[in-house]
Amino acid sequence: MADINNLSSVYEPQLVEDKWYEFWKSNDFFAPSADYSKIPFSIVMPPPNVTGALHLGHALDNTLQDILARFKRMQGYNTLWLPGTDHAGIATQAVVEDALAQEGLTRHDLGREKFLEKVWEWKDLYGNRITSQLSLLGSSCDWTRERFTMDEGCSKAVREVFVNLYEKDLIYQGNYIINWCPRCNTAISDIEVEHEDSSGNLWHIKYFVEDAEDYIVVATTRPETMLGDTGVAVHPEDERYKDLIGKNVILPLVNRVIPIFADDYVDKDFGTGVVKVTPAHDPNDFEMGLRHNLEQIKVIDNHGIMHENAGVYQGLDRFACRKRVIEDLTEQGYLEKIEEHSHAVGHCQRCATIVEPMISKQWFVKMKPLAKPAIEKVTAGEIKFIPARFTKTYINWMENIRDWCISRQLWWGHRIPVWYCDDCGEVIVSKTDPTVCPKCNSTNLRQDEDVLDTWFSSALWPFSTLGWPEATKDLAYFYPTSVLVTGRDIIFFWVARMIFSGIEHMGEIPFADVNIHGLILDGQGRKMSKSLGNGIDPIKVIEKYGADTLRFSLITGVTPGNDIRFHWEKVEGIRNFANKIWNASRFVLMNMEDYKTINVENKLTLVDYWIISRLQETIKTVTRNLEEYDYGEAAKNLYEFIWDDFCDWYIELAKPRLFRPQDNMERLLVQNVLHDVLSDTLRILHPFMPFITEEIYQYLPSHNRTIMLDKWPIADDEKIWTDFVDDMQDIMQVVRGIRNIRAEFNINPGAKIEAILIIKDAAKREIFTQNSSYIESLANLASLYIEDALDTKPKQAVSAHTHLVEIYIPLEGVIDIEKEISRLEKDFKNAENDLTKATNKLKNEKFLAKAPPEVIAKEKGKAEEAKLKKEGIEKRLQILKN
RNA sequence: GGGUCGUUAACUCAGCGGAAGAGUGCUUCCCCGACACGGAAGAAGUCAUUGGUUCAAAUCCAAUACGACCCACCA
Repeated sequence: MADINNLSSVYEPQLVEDKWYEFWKSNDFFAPSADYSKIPFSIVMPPPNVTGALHLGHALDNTLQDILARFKRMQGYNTLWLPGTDHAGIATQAVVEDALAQEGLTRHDLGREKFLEKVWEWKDLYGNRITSQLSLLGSSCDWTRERFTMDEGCSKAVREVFVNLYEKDLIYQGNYIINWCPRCNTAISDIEVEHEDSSGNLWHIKYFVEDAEDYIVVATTRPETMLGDTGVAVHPEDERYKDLIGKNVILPLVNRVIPIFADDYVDKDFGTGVVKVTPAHDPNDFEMGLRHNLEQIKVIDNHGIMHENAGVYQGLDRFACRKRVIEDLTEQGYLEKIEEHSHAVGHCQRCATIVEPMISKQWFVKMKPLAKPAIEKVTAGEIKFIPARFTKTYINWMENIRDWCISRQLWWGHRIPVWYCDDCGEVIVSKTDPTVCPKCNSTNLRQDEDVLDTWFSSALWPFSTLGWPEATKDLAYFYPTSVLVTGRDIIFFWVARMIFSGIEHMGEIPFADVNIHGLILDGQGRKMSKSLGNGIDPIKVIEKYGADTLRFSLITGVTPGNDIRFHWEKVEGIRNFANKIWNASRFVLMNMEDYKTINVENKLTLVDYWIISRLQETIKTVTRNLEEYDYGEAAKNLYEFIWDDFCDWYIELAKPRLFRPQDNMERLLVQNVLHDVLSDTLRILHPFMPFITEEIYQYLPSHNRTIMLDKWPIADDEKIWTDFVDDMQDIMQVVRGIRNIRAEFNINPGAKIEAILIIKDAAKREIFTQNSSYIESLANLASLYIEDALDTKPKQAVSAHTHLVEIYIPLEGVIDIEKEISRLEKDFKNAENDLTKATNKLKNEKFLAKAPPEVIAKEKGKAEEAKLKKEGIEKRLQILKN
């Protein structure tokens, strides 16, 4: 360690952060010890995308987890924070495909096996970037237990779960309507579709009734799907169309004869009240089709191109086809009118391509039976969402859940563990790869081509990472995990699925608390996105300002669950705070050369009692806030205690006592208080700012191996001396009063002046007398006189008044009496206002009857204080006016 | 259509039943033996609107307005 006196007066995080991370990691401080007699505390990290880069969302998410992990570790819990990464099926495959496209290749040119080799190469190359970035943040996760959703253990867990669910009839395969992304070329689940309102048209098309002159008009937003219409629906009670039910219409352009039928689904008041029904390309039409036995005609293929069933339109892109269909309808006189209409259009979450609903053979998880216990555990309070309002979000979604489409037509992911026998058609679902058909002994087996939704494996994360399906020690000890920390954007994708998976496969909830945080937005409140180019790279922030500053900036002044706007100004403010901590610590350490530990009891003075009390209160609040996951409030309390109380008041008061002590004991005493307060402060600050606190900690005369394994301070109520705190506040008020006069009368800050305090209350006068040296130094006084009364009150003086004290500053030369009078009159008015407010309350009988006694007592105190202050000013005004 | 969040000083946000707060910015003064990434003092707010509950409302309730987000199968 460098000599404390040579340290820079500006804190330079770049010089210390890497050093300490390496120190912690190489000493295995992050890895929980084998001491299983201790109480466990465990968190699994939401696994970031393996090929991704750290963004501010990750920075926030992991800062919160690290705060909890470090806090609990210091409290003595056997703490495991388990890190890992996600294979992120579509996202990763897309990145590698993009890279291939640079060489003019597609994945099909390489073939499945070669392509997967490429993805693994990619993973090995870039897979560590995110984890090394997490290290830069200071994340105290146990890298020795790091996992990956496609590692051997997790893959085993996936198969186990798939087979279990299949055997319980909770996984099935079938032809249903699903969301299809024509660009990604795969099915996606309902929640991977993002609906966005877009202005479109509602086209009104005439469908002529068979064998009649009559026609009915259907309204549609997607005219190209009419090519697949196999019916027309009206509401059963719609008088307009009642007579037509059971008749047929002739589908324009196609000339197919299709039935008119009645269905409750139809809304009489929307459009024309007539719905064209395309069972193969619309989820509602699909349902109606089933109810009325309609034919399903697929007219759009997997690439979004019109299918051969589309007749002359075959080969056209679906949107080009829309144009052509409109043109043809217009030409042939079928188009009645075009209305403007805004409606929600589904886009692929990954690539923003407009999703096409279509019938497809896919694998599904039956959700209702799984959702039921998952709802119950939450409503029963076994799993708690913090903030609580997210409970509702979760329950609403779970109650309206639909089956989960889990198969994806991708190559990167967990291959579905299903084999088909080409000889007898047997379907084999197996945990291990089969070699022969159990039914016909054929070896002509073919594995299902598809992979599983990436969230299928993430859903198992809290137990697959601890060794399941093996009965490992870690699993027995750390499961259920203590808390899950994650963003509100993945409650459905991830949290909900972990909950039902944990209950179903472990028979136990995966975590007791779910701590949801908001999203990081840019300065204007917009989501950060690549297309807007408004993203902030957290690594850049760390390089410039340090990880501690980034961490603290992300959490301070933030309400739980609310979104957070990122502002550089705030980062700079926190950088200044870090610098403040650095310099205050430097001050303490620079005055430690002759320090030795003494027993400070019975030697403390008012200011010592005060700062120790404030420290206890801060420890208490910060501890409670952390237990309640209120990071913002905890950070705010730390900031205020350190900057306002410790730096601005205590250190200032410590200076004369250190430099010009009455005796050697005084210096020793102050050194001890400074040391102890700093030491505790560093420890309660450590979870928030791990690096700077470790750096300073190591300079403390008394320190252990590392701050991160030192003890979390426990607040001592007996060290909260409220009387001393009150007295100190009285003194601070007087100091502020004198300073205010100095500033208002432009007294040179360097000039030492004289002040007179009139204090009637004998006990208070005694306290002020005992502590007069503090007032002298803080207000920079040459002399201070404390009296019970003043016989001849000087006219050539300015005054200020608190409820206890009249302050007089005699001024040489002439003071502007008029100005002084108006200054005092303003104060007088304020005191009078306070007094009337309080007395009015006290005159109110209902208030006296119903308000709690302590509130009434407080109000009486306020009235008394205001009265004394008012009287003081009044008397002074009389003198000035005569 | 349903739901959630927000509306407090010029800006960014805390506070969420008992005397309006912070940071930034602004004004004035100050390099005083930790820090000018600093210190001292100061100006600055009908706490969106309207009703209600209460002795007491920025804080609870209800409506409204304006933002933002989420869910949803009105073609």
